[in-house]
Amino acid sequence: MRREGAADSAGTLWDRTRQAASREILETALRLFVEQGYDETSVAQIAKEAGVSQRTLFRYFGTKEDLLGGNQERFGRVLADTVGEQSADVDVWAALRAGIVAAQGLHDSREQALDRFRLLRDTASLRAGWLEKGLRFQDELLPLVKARMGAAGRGADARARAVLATAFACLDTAVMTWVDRDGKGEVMDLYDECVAAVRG
Amino acid sequence: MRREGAADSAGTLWDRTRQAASREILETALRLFVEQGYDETSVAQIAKEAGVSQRTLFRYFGTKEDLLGGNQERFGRVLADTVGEQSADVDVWAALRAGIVAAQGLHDSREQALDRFRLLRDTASLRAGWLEKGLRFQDELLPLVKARMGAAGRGADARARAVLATAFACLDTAVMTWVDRDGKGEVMDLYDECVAAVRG
DNA sequence: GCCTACTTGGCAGCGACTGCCAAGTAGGCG
DNA sequence: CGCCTACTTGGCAGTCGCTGCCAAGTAGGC
Repeated sequence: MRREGAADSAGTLWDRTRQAASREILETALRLFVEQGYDETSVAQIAKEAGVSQRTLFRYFGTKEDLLGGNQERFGRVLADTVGEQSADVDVWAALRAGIVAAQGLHDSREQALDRFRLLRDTASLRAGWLEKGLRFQDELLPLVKARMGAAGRGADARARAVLATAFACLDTAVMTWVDRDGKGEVMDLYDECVAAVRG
Repeated sequence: MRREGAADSAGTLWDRTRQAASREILETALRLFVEQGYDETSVAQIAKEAGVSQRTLFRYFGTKEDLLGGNQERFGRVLADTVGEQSADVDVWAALRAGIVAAQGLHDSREQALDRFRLLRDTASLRAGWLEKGLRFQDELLPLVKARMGAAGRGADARARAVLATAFACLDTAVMTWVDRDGKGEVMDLYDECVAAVRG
């Protein structure tokens, strides 16, 4: 098996197997969720149809929610990195917008994104988890936003948090409206409209 | 037992017993949550210490989350009613603010509110549920807000939703900041500061 | 060819939650 | 007063998400 010199997919066989299994599970899960709904699909069924044991499935993805996961951590990382890279004279809102645009580019395809967000809209428990994940992103972004807002003083933290929470609220509203319109139009146009409605 | 003419507590014995049991459970739950944390407290323990069977507890409160519940439905009702009662020349933000003030008045005591919100802040799963509940309130308020914002047209829905989501985001931020400061100061002052930071 | 390290699957168990069934108790009736 | 009905309660078994543990299999480096 050589020291791995070729420009093959990835390092070891294990890695490749893992990756393949991971994709298989993810695809099976999304398909079943779309077909029968999130709550109506048990993890046992996904495991069986994906050809792995339930135990192994839970080793790959810690929770059922994660099975929907379009790599949320990458989303958070790209978002934070992009916001951080904006030059100092860009105002907070523009910086956050840039980050969202960058993160938005991570979706595999419009169709898949639509499927996922539709599920998100229609399943209360998923919606809750999604919002909670958003909170963690906000925590990561907080220092960046605070710095960019300059003004210090007693309420600086609250003000920065409020701006962040509002941006996320607008993003959520935009995405949900986009789903309501069956993916017609652009999410960022809706986002801009939402922000304008709030700050206008 | 007469036809119940006296200005006693409530109608039948059953009702009174139910109410007493309900309070007992709620108090026990809050106490245990504060003492050992939400995730570390099992429903079985609450049931045992409250002197009811687990089955009965679940008949009173459908989920473990509800055990923290400072009557969320009343919160939603008061909020919606108050917003609806505002005269037509009051703008959206002021109307929402008035609703929040009214709903805020429902807390039994500052101390209990602080306990509950502290739990909310420190427990991810609770936080998620709380946010999700907020979404349902937003759905109830949507028609009221849309009407008050006048402007019709294609994006009216999204804009109204955005305003609502922002107001809730500011409320959440204000409350969490209030908890961070151990209950010093007024939540509504923080709320105003948050809104100003966003709309300024 | 062998030893090591990693991966896998099965099993038992926990906690939240539900349906079902049997027993107890309040309430209205004669 | 006693009785019948309606509501409430508790227990039991079972589902589902999730975890720890242990035994077996397989890739990787020597």
